Amino acid sequence: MATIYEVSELAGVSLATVSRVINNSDKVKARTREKVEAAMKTLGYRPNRIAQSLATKRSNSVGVLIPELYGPFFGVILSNIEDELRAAGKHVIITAGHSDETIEKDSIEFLSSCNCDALILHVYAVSDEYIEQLRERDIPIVVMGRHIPGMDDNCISIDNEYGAYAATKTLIELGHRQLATITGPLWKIDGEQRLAGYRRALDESGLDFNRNLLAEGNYEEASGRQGMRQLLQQDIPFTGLMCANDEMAAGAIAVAQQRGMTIPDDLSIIGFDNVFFTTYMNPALSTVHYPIDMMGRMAARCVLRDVYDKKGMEIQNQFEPKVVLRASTSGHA
Amino acid sequence: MATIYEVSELAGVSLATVSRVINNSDKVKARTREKVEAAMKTLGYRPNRIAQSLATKRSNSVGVLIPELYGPFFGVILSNIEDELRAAGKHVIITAGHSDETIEKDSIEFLSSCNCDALILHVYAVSDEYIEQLRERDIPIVVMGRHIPGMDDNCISIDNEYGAYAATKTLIELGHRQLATITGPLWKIDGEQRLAGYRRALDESGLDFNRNLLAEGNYEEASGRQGMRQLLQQDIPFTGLMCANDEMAAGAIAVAQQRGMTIPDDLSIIGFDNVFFTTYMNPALSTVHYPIDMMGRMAARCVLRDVYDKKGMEIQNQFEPKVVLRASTSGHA
DNA sequence: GTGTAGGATGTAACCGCTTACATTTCTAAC
DNA sequence: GTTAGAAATGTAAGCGGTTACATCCTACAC
Repeated sequence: MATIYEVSELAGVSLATVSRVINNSDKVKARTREKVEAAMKTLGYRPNRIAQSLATKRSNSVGVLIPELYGPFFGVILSNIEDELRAAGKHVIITAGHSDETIEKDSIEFLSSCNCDALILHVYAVSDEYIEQLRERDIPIVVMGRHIPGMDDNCISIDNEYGAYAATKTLIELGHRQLATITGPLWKIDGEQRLAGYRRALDESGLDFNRNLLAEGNYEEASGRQGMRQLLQQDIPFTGLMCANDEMAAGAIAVAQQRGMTIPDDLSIIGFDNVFFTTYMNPALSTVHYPIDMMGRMAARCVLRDVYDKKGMEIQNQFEPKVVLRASTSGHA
Repeated sequence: MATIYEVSELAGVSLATVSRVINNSDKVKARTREKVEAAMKTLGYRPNRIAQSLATKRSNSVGVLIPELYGPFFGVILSNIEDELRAAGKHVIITAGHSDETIEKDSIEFLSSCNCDALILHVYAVSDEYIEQLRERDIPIVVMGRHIPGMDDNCISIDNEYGAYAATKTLIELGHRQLATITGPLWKIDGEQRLAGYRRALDESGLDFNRNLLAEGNYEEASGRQGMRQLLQQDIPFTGLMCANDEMAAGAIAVAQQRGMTIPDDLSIIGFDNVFFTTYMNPALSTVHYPIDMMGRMAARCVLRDVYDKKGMEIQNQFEPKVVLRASTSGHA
């Protein structure tokens, strides 16, 4: 790769001048600029971002840390963040945290050692305090999927508790009185919150919460299958099932159908997240819409606003989930 | 962030010595090393990767360019590449090419201006020649999903033609004589190849290829719906449908079911890729297994082998797709 | 005690760019 | 034709590391 030095020689100007046309900053006489541009062209010159970054302490790239790179949920976040940022000429560096404290911390260190101008974090294992410390350190942070008190403007979050509440309430309003749930991992904040919403709806309707009609899953389909088997084994009848995400709902439905149950006639099931494949299912899955695409965009806009001084962007920090009724739920006498 | 300079001062040694302990290269006396490590610790020092990269012309990160960041297919690639690379202490920089020539080229330039040690490319719009030029330039490249003559060791590809051939053949062997297809975008190499396989199977069995029983899609679910409607409109009966990917198959099934058809009794449908949600579908989708996870791993291993001198890794460049029969296909008298 | 080889450490140049400041060139008013 | 002031360009010092080479120790053989 040609360097700025070679360009300056070929064009017969100084390094500084070349740098000026690269950044089209300051004034450069039109004729000079042409000479330089010609030289850049014939040399196939491209500025070295690493060197630029070292000199400016800016990298024009933002680090994104999400739990996993695959799956219907995080891919959408990623994609929307990238879209929004690329439109502004910024780039993303992506790493996976695997919901593991060590890996999450490592990833954060990695990203910040890459001179990222900002970090967008969707983390589970790391504590609020750790994140706050990070902020004090120096580097702008946006947190997704979690609300940290005092960082209101830099959190993009959703009311998980309410979503689960609304989903459960919906089942109850459909006439279901015997409800079960397959939760997310209860050590994860959203897993816990979704369970809390479920319980609140039960309470509110004077329904008992039965610990035996709860199965803890891990958000993966297999754990939905597993959870469903466990629930069925209890021999306690239930006609409504609230799953803490759509994958687990898919797993639960598969097991139910295997055992000859008809959804929703024998059992109404509602998921959470409203990921793309819910409409491919048969019956199509009722679920709770999680506007993950918009939330990704908003995270990106936060950094655009805070770090790159873009003005006048609409930013929404708090989102409200919404029940989407499809074919996996029905009324119960 | 503390710099190497501050560490050296605190430890009372020179920059070079600190650098040596960072890279634990050369000999450093145990006592000196301890002093330096202590200093690093109290300063919370972390080497600046940008500076390292500039000095060494190595970044320990590899650039990955894929068409999209979302979806069941590319997420899996990404995830596996990252896994394999992270285990070796390397990192990935990810960008999306959106199957657009300009964006793909831009992304490549971006990645190479990031001092990436190697590039893993899953591109559609850019020509073989362009990729070859890139290689000559300097930067090691691994190409996914496409075979470029002369780059055999650096391509990870699959026999799309054969996969489609086998899928179609399967339908024929099940007794279907009237077949339709929803193809991928025919300007994309895999779209074209999958169609070719479909046609070969037809030919081989003495079946006519009817242009009216072909709908061109774009790999998205909506285009599967659209394609299905189009096929149905022709008023030409068909009992077997081969879709060039699973999303489109999902769309086709949805439309078929909407119109009161029963799958597979009225119509056998086979997809392609075997992405995760195919088993969530009802009926579960028959499809062609595309070992995308392994292919991602292999791409990563190629760079580990070529760039980071890792020895003794098993690498497979060519993959064979395999038909997976599930419930969306059945025999026909 | 001296010489010497090899190990440990230090010095300084360099990676490719930016930028504060110095210098030169141009413009225009007198 | 001067000259002040602005505009254009050049100079050189970083940014935070690495590394070739120089220097300084230390231990050991004699």
